[in-house]
Formats: sequence, C-alpha cells, structure tokens
Amino acid sequence: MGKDLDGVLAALADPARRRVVDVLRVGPRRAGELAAAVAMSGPAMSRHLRVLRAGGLVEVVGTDGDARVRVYRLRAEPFVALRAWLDQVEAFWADQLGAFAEHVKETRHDG
Amino acid sequence: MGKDLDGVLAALADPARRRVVDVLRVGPRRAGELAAAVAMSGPAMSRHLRVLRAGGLVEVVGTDGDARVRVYRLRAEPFVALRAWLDQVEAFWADQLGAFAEHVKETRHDG
DNA sequence: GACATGATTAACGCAAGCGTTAATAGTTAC
DNA sequence: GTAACTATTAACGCTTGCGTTAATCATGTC
Repeated sequence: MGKDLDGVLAALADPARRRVVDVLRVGPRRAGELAAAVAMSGPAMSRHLRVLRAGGLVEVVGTDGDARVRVYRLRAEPFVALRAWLDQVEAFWADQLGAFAEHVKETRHDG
Repeated sequence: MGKDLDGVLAALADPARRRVVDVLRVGPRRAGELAAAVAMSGPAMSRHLRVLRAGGLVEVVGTDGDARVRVYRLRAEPFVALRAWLDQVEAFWADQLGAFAEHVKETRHDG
C-alpha cells in the first residue's frame, strides 16, 4: 500500500532535497540554478535530482531553448500520496479523542 | 522554519519506523509488541524508537502496571507540522494551475 | 537475596548515502 | 572543427545508519 512512500519520504528526508523542493515551489528551475540555490556542486545536485526523480517528486520539463539545459519542475502525485497517508495516520486521533484540533492546540501550547 | 521537519522526515524515511507508526495508529503498544510486529530484534526496535522519540513522533505513555514495560503512543504535533509544510508545497499547484484536483486526477490516471 | 523478565545501551560488521574532483556526453557558438 | 558551456556519470574518501549478539540496568517474582 504505502510502497511509493518509501521513495517519496527517502527523498524528502534530506534537507538539501527539501530545500530544492522549496525552491521549485516558486517555479521551474534549471539544474544549475538549483545547485547555486543550495550552494552545492553540480554533481552533488545531479545526484539529489536523481533521487527526487526516482521518488517522482520532480520531472524534467524540457529545455529553455537550449538543449543542454535541463529544467526541473515539481510533480503533484507524490505529495498527494503523502497527504493520503498522513490523513490515515491522523485518523488515529479522530478515533481516539474525537477532538483533533483541540488536542493539537493544547499540544502546541505545551511544546 | 521547517527545521523540525528534519527529524520528522528522517524518522519517517525508514520503512520499519513507518510500519511502527502504522501499528501505533491502532493504539498504544509496548516496545516488545512493536519489535514482534515488525519482526525485529529488541535492540533494533529500541534504536528505531529512539529516532521516533527524537522526532517527537512517539512518546512513552508510562507503564501498564509493570514499571519495566514501556508503552509507546503516537504524538500529533509532528504530523501537524508535516501537513503544514505539505500545504505550503501544494500551494504551488494552486497558484500555478488553479485547478489542483483535476491535475491530481489526471496525474493519478497516468501513473 | 536469587532469578527471571522487559527494555535499553555497547560493540561489532556491513551496506548505503553524501560531497568533492576528475572525466564523459551532448549542445551551442565562433 | 575547435572551443566554451551545461549537465551527468565515475571514482574516491568519509560519515551515517541499520541489524545482530552480548552486556547492562531496572523491575517484578519467589
């Protein structure tokens, strides 16, 4: 069931990759731009992008006129899947307590 | 901002730990029960539980009459934080496309 | 107090992940 | 076609993470 989540969460586990997602949230970016944004060498970024691609979080949208450029864009599906799993988990409190929001508020004020 | 997410997603990245969460979704469980549920040795589970505790995903609720038993329970906060970040990310499609649900449907039917 | 039980920590071996530099492939420009 | 540019892959070193068995700590039982 939650087999896809393996690749998704593995990708999201790394701060650098999460930073890439945050950058792509603004809009599609070229590989070089991403490397610069995260202050990392090209090869390292390329590796991260491979992981993100494997998890389906990003995709190559094509070129920006130059074929040597690879523009990356966010993909929706994995985030939807993650949200679905999250909903399932959170159903726990809905079942146990009945008042999820209140519990959250109390928890936040505590910690 | 998303600094807490580091521990949360790191914890959720491992399938065994995600399985623990799925088990705890049913209700609080003792450390030994969790080890058995995931078919893993006690020490290994203890290690995983430490990671989950560090991420704030679980907490020790106390004893079940015996003080040598440690009962673990899910915590809401990290999942709420994760959902908040997820909402932020998904705002991307809301801004870009305007029709998030439709895009999701198409994406799902494709992959 | 001796002994069994539940859980964690310690020590070991192993595999996977990350980042860097060097090398390779594919494109564009002159 | 030679040179400059973008991105990826290859090779290396290092660190981190996971799982197991053995040992430790704490509690409960007789």
